[in-house]
Amino acid sequence: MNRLALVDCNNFFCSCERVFNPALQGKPVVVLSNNDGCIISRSEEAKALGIPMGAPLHEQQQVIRKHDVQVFSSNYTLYGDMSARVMSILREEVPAIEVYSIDEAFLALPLNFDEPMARTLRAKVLQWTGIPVCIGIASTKLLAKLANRHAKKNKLLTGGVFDLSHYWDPDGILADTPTEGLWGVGKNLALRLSKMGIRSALDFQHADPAAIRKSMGVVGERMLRELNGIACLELEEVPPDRKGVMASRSFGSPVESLEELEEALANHVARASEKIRRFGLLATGMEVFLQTNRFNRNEPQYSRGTRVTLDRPTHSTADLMSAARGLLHRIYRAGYRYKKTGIQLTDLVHEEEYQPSLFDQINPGKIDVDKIVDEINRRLGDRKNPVVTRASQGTERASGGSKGWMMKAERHSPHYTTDWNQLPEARAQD
DNA sequence: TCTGGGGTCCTAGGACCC
DNA sequence: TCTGGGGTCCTAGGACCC
Repeated sequence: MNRLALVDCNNFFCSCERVFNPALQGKPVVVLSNNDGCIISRSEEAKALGIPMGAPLHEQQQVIRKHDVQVFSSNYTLYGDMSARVMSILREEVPAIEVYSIDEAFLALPLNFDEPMARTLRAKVLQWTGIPVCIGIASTKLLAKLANRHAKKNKLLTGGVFDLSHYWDPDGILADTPTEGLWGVGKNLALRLSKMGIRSALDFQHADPAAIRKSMGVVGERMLRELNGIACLELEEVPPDRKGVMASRSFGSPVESLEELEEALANHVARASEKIRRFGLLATGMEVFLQTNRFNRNEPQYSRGTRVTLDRPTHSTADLMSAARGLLHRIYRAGYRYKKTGIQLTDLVHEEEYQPSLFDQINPGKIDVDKIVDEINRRLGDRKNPVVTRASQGTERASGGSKGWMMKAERHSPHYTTDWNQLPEARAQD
């Protein structure tokens, strides 16, 4: 039987901070998101204080002061470096590894790899890097995730290692796992499943494939098979090519003028284009978007993004900047207080694989901004009906390291619009 | 009261993940 | 007053064409 392991670092960002500051051992520690807005990593001590994943920092100030919680801004350079060290140790122990995220990896296991060997591996990672990990072993990725969850939830009992494929009562474990604890099932799908009477992983495992197919599509059917030990998700040793690169930021305080938005956007373009150059990629398309503060229900809400195809692939900051500015001008509406803006570079191609056209060979250099503006006008200016009419369902959005810590509040706002022809004044009246 | 059908492209949205 | 950023995949529906 094929066997896989999922190795997952515990409270990764907090653990990294501890490696470089041993005085933090035993103390509650949290690490913050990009703008120091939310708590995205918590040590066991911080969890025990009841600090939830993804909580806004300002909501936790009392607990933090009272219990002297150590608070850190995130340091992705440090975490990336620690991650590479952990991954290189894992890579030496098994024939194949898929680095799934900064703190997780799937391992293809040799036939003789047993639980004691997993414990040795765990100890080795801890000793060499200072990072504690949990290891789950099973026959498919989905089950390995589940085994890992069990190892982590019952750390005292399991010692952080759990082999589901050799456990005497796998059904018992599945019965104890709510559907929402499954990889790929969030709040919304869990609700849908519970309406079908499916509440545990065991229920799901025995569900009718046709019914699952109908309510969850191919994704659900794939999960069903994985739960039954039929591998549908391959180990991806080589990460697939990126589809797009995004750069976006929230403003500390809302921004109203086009000039200020332009300034922020220039920053994003610089970051995004630098990133694709580092990967040796060229962008063939781009999307610019802006949003008002989705948490503020009392103000008119406006959110719009639009996309353009460039007349030839490029990674030049200057070229991308002029196109981005064109798009921003197109979607900008005066009278709103903007909270976030960003850019996405899309349809990426490898630099060395790109064959410049004869025209480009004769006329190397800048892309034709006039042509881009033409393109924007063709897409947007001449559209007969740019008004978005489809009703939104107003569902909650699950996002972030822990499920459902952010709400898609803008959909609930009476002032929400994606219609870029409607003025805020007109909106405020209804 | 009737008022084609099928295909493609595109945008927006919805769901999930870390 | 403060409430992240970066991804993936799938699907619905309108525009447009033949």
